[in-house]
Amino acid sequence: MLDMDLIRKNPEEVMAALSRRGIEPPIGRMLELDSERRGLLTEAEELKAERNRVSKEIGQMKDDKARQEKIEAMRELGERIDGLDAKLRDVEQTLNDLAVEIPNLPDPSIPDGPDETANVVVKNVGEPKQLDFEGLPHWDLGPALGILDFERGVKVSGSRFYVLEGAGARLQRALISWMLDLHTRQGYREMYAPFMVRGQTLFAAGQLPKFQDNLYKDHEEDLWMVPTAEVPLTGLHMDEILDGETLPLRYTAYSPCFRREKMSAGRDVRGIKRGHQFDKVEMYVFTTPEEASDELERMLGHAEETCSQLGLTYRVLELCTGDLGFTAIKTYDVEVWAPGSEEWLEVSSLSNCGDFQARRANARYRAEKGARTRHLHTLNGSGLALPRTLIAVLENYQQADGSVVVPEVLHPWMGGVEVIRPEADT
RNA sequence: GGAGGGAUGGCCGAGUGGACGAAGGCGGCGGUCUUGAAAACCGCUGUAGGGCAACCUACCGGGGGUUCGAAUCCCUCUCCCUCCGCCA
Repeated sequence: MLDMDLIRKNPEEVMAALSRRGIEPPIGRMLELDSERRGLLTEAEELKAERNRVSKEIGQMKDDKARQEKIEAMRELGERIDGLDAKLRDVEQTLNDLAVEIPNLPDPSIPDGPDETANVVVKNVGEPKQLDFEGLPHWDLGPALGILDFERGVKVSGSRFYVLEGAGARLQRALISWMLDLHTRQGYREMYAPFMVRGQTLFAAGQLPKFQDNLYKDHEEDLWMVPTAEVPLTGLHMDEILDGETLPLRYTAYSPCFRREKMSAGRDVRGIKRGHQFDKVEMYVFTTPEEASDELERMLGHAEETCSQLGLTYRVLELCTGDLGFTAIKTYDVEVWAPGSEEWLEVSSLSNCGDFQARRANARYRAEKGARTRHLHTLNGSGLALPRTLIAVLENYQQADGSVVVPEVLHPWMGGVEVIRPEADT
């Protein structure tokens, strides 16, 4: 949610910033509504002040006749107030409906562009691996190793579902544990948060109302499956005023993620790159406006470290205005190279959301005693998405004999399995 | 799922129609006293919106209603607690 005060004071600036996203928000209409709102508010409040004043008098009046007259007058006044309040609610609702649909303002520093083709590669680490044998894509490699079963996934749950088994399931679990431990060492607090949340929490994270179509929901209760751990983590400090001393708050959490993927029907249907359910380890930070920008760079470093410790070739992209997410002011994507399917896989997306989510969450802080409250700034980043990391590990570490070597950092969780072979049934 | 009891400021807790934005206590901040600290005493100590100054308005779990006037009465929802049932 944008700051209405900012829109009021710098409408042209806001329009210009949003036009970089290729959208033309109804700022003019919002200014009208805002002005109308304030007019109604002032009027209603003046009448309420009078009613409060006279009502006090009524309570102390002895003369019954004069008293009845006042009561009658106040009854009429009350009706006028009711009318104004109703109009006010209506205007506020209309204004709010427009406001919640407007995305965050892109950071001035990020590149302009219509879509993902205009994203800028800002860093390359390592060379895309050339296998000196005929490498397999993971959708062939996994089933051949007996660790990935598409048919049974589909039988059980339908398209875009799969089953990991044996060393495959264990490898994913190893990755999760290792990542959580790594982020803990990097200064994040490990959290285990609900995988189902209320609508209010999704609103705070910027998922509702706009992205309702991508979410799974219980059919009779206000409970939704999370599309990312970012959602419950954003909700942690809803309606709180944090002490500035405690900042930054850095959290890491594992969660499954549930997405309908209606928008990408028919895309990436092969393999485990895009499913309705996938696992992810998330990093999340609540901090001050002053620190947010640096914090994004730090978080990027932490995601990069995850890739490099796994020995993966990766590159960092800075998203252009046209590819920027709804809540973000600036986003980096981290992509790893998968030599079997021969493509770059987005394993992490790291965003600075400014105060956009914090406004929706009513999450504030006070820098010091007596200071005014300010909205927190929030950042989120994957560290990393599991299926794609799994793809990269399998495809990068595959050997000519069809086996897969387990990256050394994962050994502590693999129960002695250092090479995954077709016959190895762990 | 059944029965009952609750939700008040950072915390505890009083308050059943007007004098209540809310007693009292704790905590916190400032001051007096003290070499310093403690104790004692005095004062201050919620959030938001509008004017941006005095001031006004709203908020006692959320929403709606009754009333000239609601923390207080009514309806409804949510959450918490106790007992019973069921259950990984």
